[in-house]
Amino acid sequence: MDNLPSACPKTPEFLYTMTIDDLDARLIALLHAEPRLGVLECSRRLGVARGTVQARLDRLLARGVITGFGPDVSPAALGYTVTAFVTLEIRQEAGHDPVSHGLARIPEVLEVHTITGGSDLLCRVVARTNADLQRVIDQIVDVRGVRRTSSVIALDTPVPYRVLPLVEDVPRHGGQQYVRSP
Amino acid sequence: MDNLPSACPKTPEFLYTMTIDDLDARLIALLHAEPRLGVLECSRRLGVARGTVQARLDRLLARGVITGFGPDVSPAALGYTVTAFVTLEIRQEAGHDPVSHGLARIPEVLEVHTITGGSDLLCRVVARTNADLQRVIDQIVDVRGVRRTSSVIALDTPVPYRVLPLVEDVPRHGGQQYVRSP
DNA sequence: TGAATCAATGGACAATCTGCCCAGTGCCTG
DNA sequence: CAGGCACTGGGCAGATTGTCCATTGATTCA
Repeated sequence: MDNLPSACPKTPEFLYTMTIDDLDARLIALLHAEPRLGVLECSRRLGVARGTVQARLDRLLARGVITGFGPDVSPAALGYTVTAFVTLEIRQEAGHDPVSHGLARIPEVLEVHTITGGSDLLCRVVARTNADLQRVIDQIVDVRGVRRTSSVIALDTPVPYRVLPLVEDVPRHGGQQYVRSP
Repeated sequence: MDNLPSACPKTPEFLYTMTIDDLDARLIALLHAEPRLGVLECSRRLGVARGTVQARLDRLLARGVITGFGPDVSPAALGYTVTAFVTLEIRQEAGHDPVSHGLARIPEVLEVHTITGGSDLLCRVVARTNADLQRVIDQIVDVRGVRRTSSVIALDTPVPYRVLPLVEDVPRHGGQQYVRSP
């Protein structure tokens, strides 16, 4: 538990809440690899009882560790092959909210964060081509409260979004090893 | 199909490849809302035959529009409540590859892009606290080939990652309306 | 025009899985 | 030492899956 914040209580209750088990991690990894697997098949692969898998899944869902089960859609497969990160400067008087709300109305805006540093908002957008990106950026600039934007285009994505390494890392640091009952 | 690149053939074959149908979109939206739904239940909700749903799903998977079915894990629920975007400047001599490879070995690095503009790489990282973020950034700096980094912290995420609006937008622009056979 | 192709329907089948129940067992805690 | 908890292993009815089939429109093409 070397990377747990020092403020953390480190009681069993806390570990229960904030970390996952070796078995949890293996379950997530398994579902990640073969997502349409049923509970029964999972239990076979993991070598535990079906009820255990069911309970673990329920708990992971209840705790919000697993928030859902896709489907994961690839914008690129829909023709949106250009990804860009656009940072926005906004007129602070109005506040972030109306701006985010306006951005949310643009389908090509996939994600919006408020950020520290020189700019106010960072968003991830996709477009069909570079020319199409211009159209999207124009829409962003048109959002009321946006003062100026600055974009960088993602040329390549050597590491696509992933959580698995994190998941597999947690049990080693904060969690317990799962030991099968006799 | 107003936002299709002008270079696109716009033949039926092209539309088949690069766009989706109204029914496809509704299917994705439905699965998105209730991911553990079975094929049969989907067919009931959408008012089509089971085989149709099955075929559509197979096709969406084969075409890569749907790349998988989660599980979606929330780093925050695992205690990784801090998200940051780190831009890297690298020593160009070595190239991007060794650096991305090194970054990929850090579990807290969730995503890496090569980008245009003043920097070379943009990555999304998570950490347990701001202090823990320092630890992660230190690991990043230690990657061979990294010259310097610059980070912004995501304070809030008014629009979390989403694809649904895009999916629902495609049929209106590039696709056909699905018309149920008698 | 006629043949071929393709997507969708609606129905059927056995095999499987799900949700739910139960009793028993080991472990930890108060 | 009792109680709570997680896990096991089993059993049950009902639903779902994967996989067939023949049929019907719509579209393509020679």
